[in-house]
Amino acid sequence: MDAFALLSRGGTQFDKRRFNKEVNLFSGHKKHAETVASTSHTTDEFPEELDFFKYAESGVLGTKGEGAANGKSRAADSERTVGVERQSQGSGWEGSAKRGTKRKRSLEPERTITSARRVRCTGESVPTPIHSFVSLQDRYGLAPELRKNIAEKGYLTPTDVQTQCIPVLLEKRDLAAIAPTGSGKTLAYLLPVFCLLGAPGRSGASEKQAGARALIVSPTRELAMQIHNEALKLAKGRKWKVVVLNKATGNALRDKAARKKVDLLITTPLSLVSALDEGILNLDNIRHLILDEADRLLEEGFLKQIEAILAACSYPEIQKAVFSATLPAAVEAIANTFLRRPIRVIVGVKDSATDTIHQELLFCGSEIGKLQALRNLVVEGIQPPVLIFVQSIERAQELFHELLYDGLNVDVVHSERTKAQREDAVRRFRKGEVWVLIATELMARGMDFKGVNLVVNYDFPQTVQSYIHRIGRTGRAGRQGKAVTYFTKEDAPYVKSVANVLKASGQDVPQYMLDLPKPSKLKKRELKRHPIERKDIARAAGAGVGRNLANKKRDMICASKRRKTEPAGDKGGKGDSVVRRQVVLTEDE
DNA sequence: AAAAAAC
Repeated sequence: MDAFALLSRGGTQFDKRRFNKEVNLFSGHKKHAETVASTSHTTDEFPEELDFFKYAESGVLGTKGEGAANGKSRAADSERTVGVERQSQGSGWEGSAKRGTKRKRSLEPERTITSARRVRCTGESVPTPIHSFVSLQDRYGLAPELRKNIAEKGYLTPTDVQTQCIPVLLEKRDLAAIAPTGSGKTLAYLLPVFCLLGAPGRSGASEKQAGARALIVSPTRELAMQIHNEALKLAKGRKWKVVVLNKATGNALRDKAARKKVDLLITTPLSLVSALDEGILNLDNIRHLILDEADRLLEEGFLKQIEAILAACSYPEIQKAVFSATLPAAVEAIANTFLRRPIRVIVGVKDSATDTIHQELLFCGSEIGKLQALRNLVVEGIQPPVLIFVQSIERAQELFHELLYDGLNVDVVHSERTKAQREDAVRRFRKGEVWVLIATELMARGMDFKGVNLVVNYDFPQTVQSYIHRIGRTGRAGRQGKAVTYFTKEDAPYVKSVANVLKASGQDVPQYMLDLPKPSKLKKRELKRHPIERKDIARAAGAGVGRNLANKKRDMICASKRRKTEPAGDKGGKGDSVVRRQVVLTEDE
């Protein structure tokens, strides 16, 4: 991890002066906050409202009932704790307890442990890791421009995932890489891909050598664009043509000469499949295929398209690699159907959160409690930028309007907003013009907002994987970050698995959360997390609690700093001194 | 296990 600390991430370094003081919108009025949310403050005591016994099936959960009672009195029974950890292993999640008991992997041919045992590597003839970017020049003939561009980005030493993945890819091996959020996976595949691309495609080149030779697939447009940006920086000074496939570029590619010039193609699954269907391009010459956020891409909904893409990649010696911070066993099995003699690289503990993130689970009782909790957070002073995740598009919209009403500098991103709106929101969030960004799962993966101080899971994530990716928007590249996850009674059955993630990453977790029973499958189905009603957020606001506060806040908001109550949803910003001040210290994208 | 995302 020390290497991380030394790492400076290019022009996008987090500058503390950017938000040098807490945005204490309502300082001096904390008493209001205290009166409205008594339920939200205590996290380590068993909330009376959280009567999970009703979820428990009598026979099966008898012993856990006891454990829960202990949790109530906060008596941490060590035997019980061990039992809880053992149970968690069945879910494909490797808890810290498992580290001590990893032995029965005799099927795996080799195991090399590198980088102070953080990197575990399995597979046939694993290439030796690299320990500096300089060594790539001798070993693999890395082009001087690439080397220079890496240095210019401020990358001094390869990160853990890079030390192992770069040589593996450079030796044209297939790869399954699992490494924490913000650990440098993008460069781990971009650098070798560029290195292997060889000379930039020229129109004069032979049929075999021209056209897209590498393909990167990403689950969202935003991530594809981000990868594109990184690729451009890395390829600076060379004439490689890097293209994000979309309607406009797709049309341009109808021209055969234009098609021949493309070297690296970055795309979301659907746009590629539709381009294939239209016969705009073929993938016959793709020699390197990278699936970023692979577990997401191999989920139902994407899988069919990925299969079509794999089928269209007909180059016999094609190299394939999958990358993610999480790769459940079942999904890895799917990946292994198309990877050939893959090398598997795991950094850290599989499916665990980045350890630079301070995590907290906050019981909020109800929908109303969640809104109160969020308002308290604002009242107590938040350090932007803050990213808030909700479960659905509707809820994103609703929370957006609630916070607009509160006068917060807020924007929202989800798939039903236009491409332009999405891009604008992301860009302004990166610049610091938007302090609070509300988002659906769309923003959960891959997005690299380096300065994000706080992630709020306003709605409880649906899977442990989702949790890990969402909170992974903060605490990147060795920086500190904070994540708060709200939960209500309805979320109780799902809390335990997330609590285990906290525990595995060394966070303090109230014992009662670990003792919460997992509901039986039957009960789970019954509970089925009734889709949170659309109007809940609005109702919570209308219920009186919070609304008064909201009014007060609105009146008080930075009265001295803020001239307009112009919300971030509009073009906004002009003449706003607060905004101006932040723009000066923007990130470089 | 399930909503969101993907021209």
